[in-house]
Amino acid sequence: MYSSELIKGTLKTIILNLLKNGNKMYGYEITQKVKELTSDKIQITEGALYPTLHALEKHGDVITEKVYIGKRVRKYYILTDQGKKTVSERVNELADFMNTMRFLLDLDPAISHV
Amino acid sequence: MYSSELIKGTLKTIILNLLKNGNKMYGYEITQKVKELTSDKIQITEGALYPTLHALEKHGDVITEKVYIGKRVRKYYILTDQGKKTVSERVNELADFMNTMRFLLDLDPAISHV
DNA sequence: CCCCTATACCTAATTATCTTATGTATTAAT
DNA sequence: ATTAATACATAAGATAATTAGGTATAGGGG
Repeated sequence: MYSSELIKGTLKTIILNLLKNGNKMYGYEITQKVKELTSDKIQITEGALYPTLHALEKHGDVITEKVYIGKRVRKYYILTDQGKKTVSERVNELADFMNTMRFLLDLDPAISHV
Repeated sequence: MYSSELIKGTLKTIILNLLKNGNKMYGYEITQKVKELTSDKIQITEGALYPTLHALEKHGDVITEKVYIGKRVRKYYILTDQGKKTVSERVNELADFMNTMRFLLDLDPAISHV
């Protein structure tokens, strides 16, 4: 587990990126997928997740679709066209930022800083 | 310039890393050095810088040394032994986190995620 | 000489984003 | 029948920034 400050600011990017390619997911599924993909290193808490999803919806990056599994509800999140733009911008920015940090901290410059 | 959320949580690491190898620096100098090293992409604001420096001092990671240049004061920051431990921990954690993010976002996996 | 920019420190109010805690309810397993 | 997992949600508090303000020295140009 990483100290919480690091995750800050990357949560929206992580969520949006998972929804790429028309991949619709629901909240709980997102937390489990991230946990699995990162070998438990990143665990999205519900208190962070749901407000973020609601903000993304309000901002027009995603729309939702309710599905009932028996009596239990699932709210699927789907990227809008605007969301597709947002995700590529955010991912590019984060990648650029990480390269800058790698250079600044004098880490392995496998990805060159030009 | 990066959107501000990204920088969050990395400021202490950036500062501590610059002070590595007994390299003493003062606040204003740190802002200029980071600006220069990152081609203006990261600009540390004073409102973020000084409270952070004070927190590092309170926590015992740095000690200070006042120097007068004419009548103008400079406060140099120097890593303590404890600070040296902190910097290596934080840099390692950030490097690890960036690799995890690189994998999670399916970016160029030049640095392998094992 | 005055003004502007750069240097150099600092704090306070506000904002954003998280954690922690709590709440509700269904479903599956022991 | 109870517990764990699934699935949603909000509220109080913590943290770490931004924005905006304050003080003061030093140097250069008009």
